[in-house]
Amino acid sequence: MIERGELTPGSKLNEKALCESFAVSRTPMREGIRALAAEGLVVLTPNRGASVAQVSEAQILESFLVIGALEGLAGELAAPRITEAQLEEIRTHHAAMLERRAADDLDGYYLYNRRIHDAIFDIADNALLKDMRRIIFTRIINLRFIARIAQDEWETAISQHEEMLVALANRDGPTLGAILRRHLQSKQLQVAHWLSRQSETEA
Amino acid sequence: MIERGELTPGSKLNEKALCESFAVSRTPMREGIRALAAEGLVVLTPNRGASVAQVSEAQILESFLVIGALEGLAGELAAPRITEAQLEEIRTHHAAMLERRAADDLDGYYLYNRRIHDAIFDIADNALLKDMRRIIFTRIINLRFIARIAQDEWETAISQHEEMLVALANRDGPTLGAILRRHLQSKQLQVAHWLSRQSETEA
DNA sequence: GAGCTTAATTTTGTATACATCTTGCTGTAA
DNA sequence: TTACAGCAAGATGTATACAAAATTAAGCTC
Repeated sequence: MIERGELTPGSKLNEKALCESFAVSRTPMREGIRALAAEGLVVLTPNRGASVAQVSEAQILESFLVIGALEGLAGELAAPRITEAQLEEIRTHHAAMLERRAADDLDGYYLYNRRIHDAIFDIADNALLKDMRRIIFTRIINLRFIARIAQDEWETAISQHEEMLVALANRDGPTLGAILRRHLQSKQLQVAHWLSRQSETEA
Repeated sequence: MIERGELTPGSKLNEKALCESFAVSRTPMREGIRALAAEGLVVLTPNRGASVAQVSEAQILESFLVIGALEGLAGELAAPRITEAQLEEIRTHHAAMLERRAADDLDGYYLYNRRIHDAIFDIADNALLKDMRRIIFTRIINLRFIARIAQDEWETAISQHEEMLVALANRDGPTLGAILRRHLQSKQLQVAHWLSRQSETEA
């Protein structure tokens, strides 16, 4: 519900209401809420229950830096390990992504973009690394709306993806790591621009 | 209790027994256990309760890589931001660490070592980054026993720390990041050696 | 005596009841 | 009309009771 935006950031979670809508009693509901709190999706205040976590602008920008470090490591680990078949799969995703881009299909573009990055993490074969990435993505899940990026930023993203393919084909871990860190850094800048435009519009 | 080793990895958590020792009822105890599960300290099996998470050798080595990436980022962020006072504080910790080393005070050595790294994360000023590090440290907390490192490995660690001080003084983020990644990589190797020695002894 | 089946006990999962705390409303007084 | 106090309603925190699943033990058969 939080991911779908049915519960907006900052809003309080009423246990009884949630229990009714899920048809469970308060005990398992509370356990679930505590689990979400541990993941950082909701915050608990003593004697005042749970509310959906607020993600500040600063936190969003912070998370891009951390994801960048994680993606960089994933790239370093993946490059020397990738098989021809896996490389071919990523190339297929990349082609599909470009196609979706040409068709102005933003959701499709992001789907394949996501698959490429997922594949790199899978190949890196480090469960903890994947887990850390998942936790961060869960926390800033409300950020899906950041999807709207400007025209010139597309070009940057795509050219970086092509550099990634070259580094992967060369099994060049350090270079791929560096590209991914740069890739995420430029994504961070895009989001920063987007956020500042947002706050201007609001003001 | 898990951190203190009172509950060994793999052992099951008996709710009733824990409730009695903590003098609370099962409801809050279960919520607490769920919170630990979300942090990865215990694992839950449906209808079979919770047991202390087993940390495999592979997981330990994985975590060093991830911590390396995080420390590297912390260094990159901290170097351009550090003040003279903070730099002086780290130098003091470094001196104290060397002193503890000379006195063969292992616990003291690790205390100041930890403080140096903590300081870098504090200066980096990225809450998520600190949080991710904390989560990983919690998961492999049982690893404190890895403290016993060999003589020649001390020298490597200390010389790397001195390189770190130079990079910090130069406000050179990329270099500090690289040193920290290398630092954690050599720590990983140390632990890998230690673990293989352990399994030899057991066999 | 060993292995399988079944019953009993323990243990986990869920629901409900009670206690405590917060909060919002109402009434009174200035 | 506004501010404060007291009360009531609701929500959270905790304890206990009940149901379902798993483990253990006993009994039976081979």
